[in-house]
Amino acid sequence: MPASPHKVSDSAIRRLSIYLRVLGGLEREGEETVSSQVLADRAGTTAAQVRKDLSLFGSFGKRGLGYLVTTLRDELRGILGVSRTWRVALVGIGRMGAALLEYPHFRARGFDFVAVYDSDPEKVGRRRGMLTVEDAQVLEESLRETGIEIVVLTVPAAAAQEVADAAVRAGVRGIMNFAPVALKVPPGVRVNAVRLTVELEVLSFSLGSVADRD
Amino acid sequence: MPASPHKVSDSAIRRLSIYLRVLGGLEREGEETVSSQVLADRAGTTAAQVRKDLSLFGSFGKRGLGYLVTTLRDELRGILGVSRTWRVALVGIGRMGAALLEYPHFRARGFDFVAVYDSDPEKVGRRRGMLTVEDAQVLEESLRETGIEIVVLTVPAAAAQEVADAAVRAGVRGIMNFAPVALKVPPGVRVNAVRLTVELEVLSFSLGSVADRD
DNA sequence: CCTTCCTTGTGAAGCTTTTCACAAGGTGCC
DNA sequence: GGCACCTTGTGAAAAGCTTCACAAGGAAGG
Repeated sequence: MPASPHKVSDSAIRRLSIYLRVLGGLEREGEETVSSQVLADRAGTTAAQVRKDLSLFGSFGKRGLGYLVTTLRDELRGILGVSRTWRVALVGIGRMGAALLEYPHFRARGFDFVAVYDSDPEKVGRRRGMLTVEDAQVLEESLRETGIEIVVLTVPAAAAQEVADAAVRAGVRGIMNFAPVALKVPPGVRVNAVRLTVELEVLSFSLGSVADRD
Repeated sequence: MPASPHKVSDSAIRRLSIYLRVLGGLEREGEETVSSQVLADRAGTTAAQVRKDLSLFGSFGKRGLGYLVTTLRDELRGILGVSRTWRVALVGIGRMGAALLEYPHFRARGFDFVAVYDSDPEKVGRRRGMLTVEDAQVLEESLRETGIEIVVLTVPAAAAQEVADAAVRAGVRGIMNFAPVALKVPPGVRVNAVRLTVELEVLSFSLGSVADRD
C-alpha cells in the first residue's frame, strides 16, 4: 500500500483522472459499488489495468464486491490533488482563451480562473465574466501577489516562452500550454502541452494507412 | 526502408507531427539543413529518438550533414497524410466549437472546416464565418453527401455517442472528440479524445507530489 | 457453518518503447 | 587526394508499461 509511490507513469495518472470522471457519472446514476470491469468499460480500458492503476496507490476495493463509488471517488480526488480548489490564471484571451474561461468542466472539477491577462490594449480593462482583463505587463508581479500556481497559456507561439518565463519567475509551477511551441522551463515546473493540430494529424495518419483495427 | 511499417506507435506519430511543425519554423528562418540534435531540441525530445522515429519510414538524412529541411518536411507531410487537404465537419457550435472553427493552425495545416452542425434551432441557419450552421437532424445524410471523413465533436457529453453513431453511419472514419465521454465505435473508425480536464488534473497531481524534476 | 461464487490485488511474463553506442557514409578543408 | 570531423541509421540493451493468471479475501444463501 504505497502512500506516495516513487514514480508513477503519466499514462496511469491520466487514467486515474478518467476513472474519476466515470465515478462521478456512476454516482449520479445512483450506483453504490462498481467492479473494475465496469469501470474499465466506461473508461475505455481493461479491468486488469484499472486494478493495477489503483494498486499503485493503495487497496481501495472489497473482494467479491468491487469498489464503493463514493469512497473511491474521494480517494482519487485526494491522489490527484483536486480535493482542494486550484486558482488558475489565463494568459491570452483570444477565442480559445475565451472558450476555456467559460468551459464548465474546469470549475466543476476544482479549477477556478481567478485572473486573466492579455497584452492587447483593446482588451485590457474589459470585463470577462467575473474577471477584468489585466495587462500582461504586470503579469509577473500580479501572479506573485496572488500566489497562483497554475497558468493556462493561450497566447501566440512567438510570445509563449516569454510569458512562461515570467510565470515561472512569479512562482508558477504548472503550465497548460496551447501555443504550438515547446516551452523550456526549469526543473520543478511542469508543462502540459495541448497540441490540437497533432491530434488531427494523428487522425489523418490513421486514415491514410490501410484501415487499422479500432 | 519500410514503406508502410506494420505497426507504428501512436507516440511516434505524435512526434512526427511535432517535427513537421518545427520544420515549418526552420524553413521560415531560412535554414536549409537540420541535424537530429537541433530537431530534437526544438521538439522537446532526444536526437536518438528523432532518428529512430524517422527510420521507421525511411532514410531521409545525409550523414555528416543532417536533413534537408524542405525535403524532410515534404516527406513527413506524405507520411502523415497532410499533403492533401482534409474536409472536416464541426458538430456542436458552443464556445469551444466556435474557437476551433477559427483556429488558424487547422487551415494552415490542411484541415478545412466545410460544414457546421448544431441542434439548437436558435443557431441553425446562422452564418459562421464562411459557413451556415446546419441542423444536426440532417447530419447523417449531409455528411454522406459531402463525403466528409473527419468530424470534430464539441457537443455535450450526453449527445456525443448519438452523434458519433450517425457520423459513423455516414462513413466518417476519424473523430476528434472533445466531449468528456468514451465513445464506442466499430473497428476501422478512429477516435482521438481531447481531455482538457485530464490535462489539468495531471498538472494538479504533479504539483501535489513532492517536486519532481521537470 | 459451510459451500459456492465473485472480485480484488499482485508477482511474473510478455510486449513495447526508449536509450545506447558505434560502424558507416559524407563533407569540406588543406 | 587525403584527412579530420560530423552526423546518420540501426542492432542491441535497457527501461517501462500492460497483460496474464491465480491465490486470497469476502459476500450470500442455505
